[in-house]
Amino acid sequence: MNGPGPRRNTRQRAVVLEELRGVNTHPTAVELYQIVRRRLPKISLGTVYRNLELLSRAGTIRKLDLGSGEARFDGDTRRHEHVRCVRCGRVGDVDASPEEMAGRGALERLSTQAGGYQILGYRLEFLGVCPRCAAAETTRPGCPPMDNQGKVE
Amino acid sequence: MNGPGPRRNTRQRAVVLEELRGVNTHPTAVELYQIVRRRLPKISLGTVYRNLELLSRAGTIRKLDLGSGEARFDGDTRRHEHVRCVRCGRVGDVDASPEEMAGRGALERLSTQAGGYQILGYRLEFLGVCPRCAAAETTRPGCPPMDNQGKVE
DNA sequence: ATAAGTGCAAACGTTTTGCCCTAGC
DNA sequence: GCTAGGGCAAAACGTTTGCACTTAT
Repeated sequence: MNGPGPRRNTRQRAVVLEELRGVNTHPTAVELYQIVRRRLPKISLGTVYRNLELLSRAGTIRKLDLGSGEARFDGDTRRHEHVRCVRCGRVGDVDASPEEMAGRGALERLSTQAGGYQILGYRLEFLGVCPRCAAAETTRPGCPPMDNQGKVE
Repeated sequence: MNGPGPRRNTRQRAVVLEELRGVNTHPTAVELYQIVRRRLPKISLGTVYRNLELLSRAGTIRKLDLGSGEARFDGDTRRHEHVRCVRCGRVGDVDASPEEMAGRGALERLSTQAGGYQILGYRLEFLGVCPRCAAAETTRPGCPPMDNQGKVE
């Protein structure tokens, strides 16, 4: 998450961000590249990747790289969860906090607010620092701590 | 997930499964390949991939492919969650049910039982079928429903 | 005897990288 | 003018696949 961020404002980065914010489809890098190319025909895919990386490290956008091959990107950094279609890979938004999803019957309740998605299950993974890396870390301090209410990346 | 499963018993598949069950490190396909090769020097990486796919489709093992590049595999199919080290990618086990992780302070409580991992956050994604695919689905029925207590893959 | 499964290598899709050039500061 | 960032193409990465051969059934 929050890294150093870009040092110059380029047209390419501005357009990448604008277009990502302009869609609600959580596009992949390639999909966004095709959209952006309509305005900047000479932009390269590499530049799209570089800027998506830069923007998500700066916390301006969110990278959704939960399995299933390619990463998808979200211009909305407010806290919300996602549903991924197991057939086509399309990603939608869900307004469920982990608090809400606790307990039996939560999955059923969720379906009503998942934009028509039929919910089958979920994937959960915690993120942390293993003991070995933590030990190595104490040697050279100054790594950025958590600042986004429990959600990483 | 539970798919058809393999039709013949091969030495390669038996060794892949034995070795996966013999470690507690949630290896990647390549890591497991290197382990298995000690017993079957002629086995190919492709075969390891094919068998891991086959075994996880049969429900015999678990595939942990939540983002971060390569998939990792778990020979223990009992329900438990995982912690991924954000520095080195190593994966550990957590005994938390989603019920336990609900509510504030859960992350802090978790750290004590995550095998020494310092917990920073989590990643959550729901899986489902989008309206469009559901519509296409009604045409040709017979897709396997959920059967593993809310967890998919 | 049949065909599921193997070994090998080539191909795949996504992402990263090196290089030289462009343009923001 | 300095150098972060872009364009392009090549490489890297994890994974899948085509094909001829092997082997469990």
